[in-house]
Amino acid sequence: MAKDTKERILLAALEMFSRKGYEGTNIRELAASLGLVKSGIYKHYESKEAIWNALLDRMIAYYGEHFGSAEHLPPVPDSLEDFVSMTMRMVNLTVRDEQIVKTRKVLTLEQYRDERARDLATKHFLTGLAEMFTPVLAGMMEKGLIRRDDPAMLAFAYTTPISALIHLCDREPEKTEEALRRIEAFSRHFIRTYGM
Amino acid sequence: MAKDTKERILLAALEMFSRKGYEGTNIRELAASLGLVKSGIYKHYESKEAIWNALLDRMIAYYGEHFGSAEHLPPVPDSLEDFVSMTMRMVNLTVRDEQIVKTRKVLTLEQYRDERARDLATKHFLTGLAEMFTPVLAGMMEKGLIRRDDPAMLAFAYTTPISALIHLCDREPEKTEEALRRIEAFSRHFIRTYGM
DNA sequence: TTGACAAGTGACCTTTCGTTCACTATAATA
DNA sequence: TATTATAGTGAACGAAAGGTCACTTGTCAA
Repeated sequence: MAKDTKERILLAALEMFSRKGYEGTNIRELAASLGLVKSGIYKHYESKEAIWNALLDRMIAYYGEHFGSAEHLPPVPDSLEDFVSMTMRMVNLTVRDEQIVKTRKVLTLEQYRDERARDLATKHFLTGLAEMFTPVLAGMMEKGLIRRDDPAMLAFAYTTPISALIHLCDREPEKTEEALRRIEAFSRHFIRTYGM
Repeated sequence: MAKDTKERILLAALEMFSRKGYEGTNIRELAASLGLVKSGIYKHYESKEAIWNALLDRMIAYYGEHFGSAEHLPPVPDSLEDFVSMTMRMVNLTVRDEQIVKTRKVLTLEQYRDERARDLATKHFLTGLAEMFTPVLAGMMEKGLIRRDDPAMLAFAYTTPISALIHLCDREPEKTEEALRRIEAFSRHFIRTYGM
């Protein structure tokens, strides 16, 4: 009936994989969550692995569109206070957006099993954020907002603590508010340390 | 024959769970890796879940003995250079010790499924290292090695980037050397920033 | 020497898994 | 209207999963 069943399967797979992992997910339950019977799935994907690959394709493409491209770089803030609020806006988005949360969880669970997941995990958890902030911090040095230093090192030192607290939100969602407060406190500590 | 089979099962389970996850591990293969047939396992553990619980008990106890207790706090270093080398010793140990690597991987894979794994994961990945370094940094402030600041915040800012690179080693072991270099570079950057 | 017990085997059980297939209902197309 | 492609059903499949059990073997204490 619905033309978008193929799409809905991908959504449901993201949901289920993120909670139970690939191995822990079974097709019966996945189909049932869509009001289908399991054989119906195979009209849209030839196997469980095909669903996984399609989902990964999707996640990789999404990452490239939204985080990998130069046009999505955040602007260089005009003040240290702007820098904090820009950080908090980004963090809020990444912690509240269910799709993004589930994507991180899936990558966490499958990073040792699937090579592409492994590579994307490194981008999501380590290099991505840092590469995003490197030019921002370089720009802030230009503007005289923070002291001159290695921008890549500063971006690494800035983003990895934030990333650790984002992981905490994924793991223990009830601590989200606390984690966000800690991120803001850390961000302020950072600009106290490096700001001029 | 061997009296320590129960122990060896736990070791093999850690190995297999860390590669394939709990759901992805099957008892036949686990037994085979020990030169047993699967029914032999059930002479020592009543179920797969019992193995999991015993392993988790072990990991929790090990963590409490080696990281949780006050007596295992690292000493306050006498110089900034000592601080760097102490850090590198600890990191090297935690990255090369196969048991510890596998423990982190298991916790990564099972943190969303098992509540106790979740709690231990937060300790391993976030609070543990920071709590270990808080008194060290406080002591360094006392000694006048680094500037006075919130020691807990500094410990957080110091340990989470290191933790992120340790995760990179777990995920992509071929990048271990690079990660260790980056940890040392970060450590030196840290003491340049806060040292006096 | 014998008896008891712990350790290990191999056959078997039930359940669940991913997958296939013949079939039906529906809706668009020729 | 007749045809055809699409989406979905339900029964069935073989493989693999976790687990049980009667049985054998080896060890050691009485």
